[in-house]
Amino acid sequence: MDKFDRSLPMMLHRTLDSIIPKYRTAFNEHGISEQQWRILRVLWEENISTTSRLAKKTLLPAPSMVGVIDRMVAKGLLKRKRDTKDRRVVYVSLTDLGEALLQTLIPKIDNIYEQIISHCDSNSWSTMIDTMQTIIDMSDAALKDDKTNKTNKGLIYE
Amino acid sequence: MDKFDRSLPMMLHRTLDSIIPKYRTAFNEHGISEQQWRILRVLWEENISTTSRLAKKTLLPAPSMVGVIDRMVAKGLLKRKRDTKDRRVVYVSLTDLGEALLQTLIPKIDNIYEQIISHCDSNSWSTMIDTMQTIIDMSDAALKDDKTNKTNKGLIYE
DNA sequence: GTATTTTAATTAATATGTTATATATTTATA
DNA sequence: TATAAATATATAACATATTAATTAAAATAC
Repeated sequence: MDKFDRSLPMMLHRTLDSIIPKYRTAFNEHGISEQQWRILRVLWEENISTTSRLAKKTLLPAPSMVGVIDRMVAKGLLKRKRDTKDRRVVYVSLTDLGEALLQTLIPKIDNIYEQIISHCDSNSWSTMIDTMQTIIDMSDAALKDDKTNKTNKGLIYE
Repeated sequence: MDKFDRSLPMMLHRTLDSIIPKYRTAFNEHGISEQQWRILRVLWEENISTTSRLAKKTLLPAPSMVGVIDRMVAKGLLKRKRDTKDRRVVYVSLTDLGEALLQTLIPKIDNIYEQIISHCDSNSWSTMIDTMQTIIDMSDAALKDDKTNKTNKGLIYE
């Protein structure tokens, strides 16, 4: 296997490609997408949320969010409600149907996850997750650095 | 951070989201997408390839491949040629322009990669990559199992 | 208090992903 | 050899991603 195949971006994509189909089977049985599941999953813990907060928690881009929520509202899984004080904000929450679907899916998703994690050494798994977190933190720091100290880039690269 | 945030799928997405923008900046400067870069990158090592082989190596879905290659051909980066013996096969290779763009991008991409890897402990990095490979291998094996032994599913789950 | 800037949600245009299907060609089988 | 099965590519319909821009409302600066 060459350098490109073992590169971090390709390994991340390949790992996702290997596990997502397991989940997708369960999602498709209930007529939802991975993106729609993420919204249900966040609303399990948030109970009620806003469009922008859902975008952050699900890692879905805000412009995609609009259509995804539209389709879930059309299917009767979600409801939207605009804030009366701050008229910019839109709240999103589960309908009874959405709640029922969520409860049906949770054990199935948990099973799939247990199946995946059971094939890995516990310490290796932790190291993998922690190393990913290190990369994320490092990127966040670099981004914040770029924003606060704009002379930085100019001084170093130009 | 809750269970969902630390789950493997979300950590994989989050890690990708944290590193892809670094690459994307370089890609955008040269008017290409991440997908288009992957094709250039594979053709660096393959020299000439086919549509289906490119789909496998780049991890891009075959139906997406058609459009991506179309646009790269339109920009003069790639050329297509149908096999004379097996008329189903279409070969794809770099034009001079594509080759030039590839050579321009390689050092930039290498720099970004070095910058990412330099912030991680070498052993942790290896463990992360190896653990991902374990997950991939496990999924591949399960998939092969499903295909060869079709009674499997029926016996266990029904 | 009015102008400016920021924020939340959305729209628009184009590219890509997902799933099913179609087309052409080749290989395998009866 | 005629038929069926498999293969490589492409098309179609819809969902989502990406980037830029828009709209409305709220917060801030002057």
